[in-house]
Amino acid sequence: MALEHALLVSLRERAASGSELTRRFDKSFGYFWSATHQQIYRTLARMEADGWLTSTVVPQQGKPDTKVYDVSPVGEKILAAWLTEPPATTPLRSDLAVKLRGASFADDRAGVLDMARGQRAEHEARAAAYRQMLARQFPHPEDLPDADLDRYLVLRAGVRVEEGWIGFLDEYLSTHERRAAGVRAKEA
Amino acid sequence: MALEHALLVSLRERAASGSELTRRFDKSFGYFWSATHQQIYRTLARMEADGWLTSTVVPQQGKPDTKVYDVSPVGEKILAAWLTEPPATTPLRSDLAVKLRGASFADDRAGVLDMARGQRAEHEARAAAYRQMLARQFPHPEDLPDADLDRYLVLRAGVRVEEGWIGFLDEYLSTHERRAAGVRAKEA
DNA sequence: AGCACCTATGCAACAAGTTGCAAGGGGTAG
DNA sequence: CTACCCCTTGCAACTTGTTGCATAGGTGCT
Repeated sequence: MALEHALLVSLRERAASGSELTRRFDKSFGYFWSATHQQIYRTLARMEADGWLTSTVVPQQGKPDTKVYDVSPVGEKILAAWLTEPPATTPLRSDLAVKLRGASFADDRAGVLDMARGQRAEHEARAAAYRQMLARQFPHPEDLPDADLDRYLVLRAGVRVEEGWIGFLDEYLSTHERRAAGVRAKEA
Repeated sequence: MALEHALLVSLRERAASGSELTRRFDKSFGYFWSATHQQIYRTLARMEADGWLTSTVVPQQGKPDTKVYDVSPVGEKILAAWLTEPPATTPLRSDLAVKLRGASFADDRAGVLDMARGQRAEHEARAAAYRQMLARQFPHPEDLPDADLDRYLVLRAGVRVEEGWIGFLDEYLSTHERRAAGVRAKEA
């Protein structure tokens, strides 16, 4: 629903080509709005047709020509208005939450716990990646210009979300591990 | 991608009609996997065609007949296997995160902060709803059967996710409010 | 010169999710 | 008896997101 606006934000930060935007959405921007190159190209075309963006073909050294997009005055207005509108409630869909809720229907509870450990490791890795980005991109966060402060704070949100998952998985795993230990003790 | 499996989990918990499943996905189950009635009906039809589910038409008092679905042995196997498979990485898409990252492009920073306060209130309300559900459905969580323990723990994940958002929004708002106060002090 | 690979862009088909609408049964009020 | 509302199910079209594939330019190697 908001890919257009995510593209507007990214392009306002810095004009870019479809290819460059695809890379951005695979990395930093992609941590809170992901999109495939095909979706990005199709949406850019529609936004240009609607007058939200302008584009310029730029020859490159040793590479094909590239199409650099920028936000038009119309697009600036549309983005400014969108930024203060309350967002629609984003429906949540989590495979992991569904799996853990249904874990008692697995053949093997241990297999589910192993899967949960693997997921915990992935969330840990993601949190570590965010922290590394924070340290690298914002070594001195006390005195940032407004736009950088926003990027900094939103990146910290990423860390919080990962920490939330890690805390949950820790609780889930330790509760089940304690249960399993209690069952084994009772069987002694 | 996993609506089929979410339906399998919900139906293994208790057989239900499409209408009843729609209500479940609007409420408790919907907190981590949401779906519209149309998607649910279409997916149920496909799952029955594929042999994952069985259904029985049940007359009702004062209401039209209803179609009660249950999981077939084939469906049970498919679910059991899915539960231990590592989930695909769920792409994240957050309107709110995009808005806050792009806040410096708004006409009015105060408008964005107001929107953020509204979002904070919504997350607070959602966390409170989860807590109330926890208190009501699991007054004594120390000695739950396995399946109920899973439902209890996953519900607590919901609380953690909301608390993560609240913590982030608190930081975002207080940081910008301090900045605004600092600017006003400097103008004095 | 030709081939393989990389880069940048984009078409087409399909899947997932949503919206709008509709059909038919049951019950109630006028 | 009729009209309206509720309930349950489901069709169709559209939007969003994904996958697979393709085109064309540029470079390097054989």
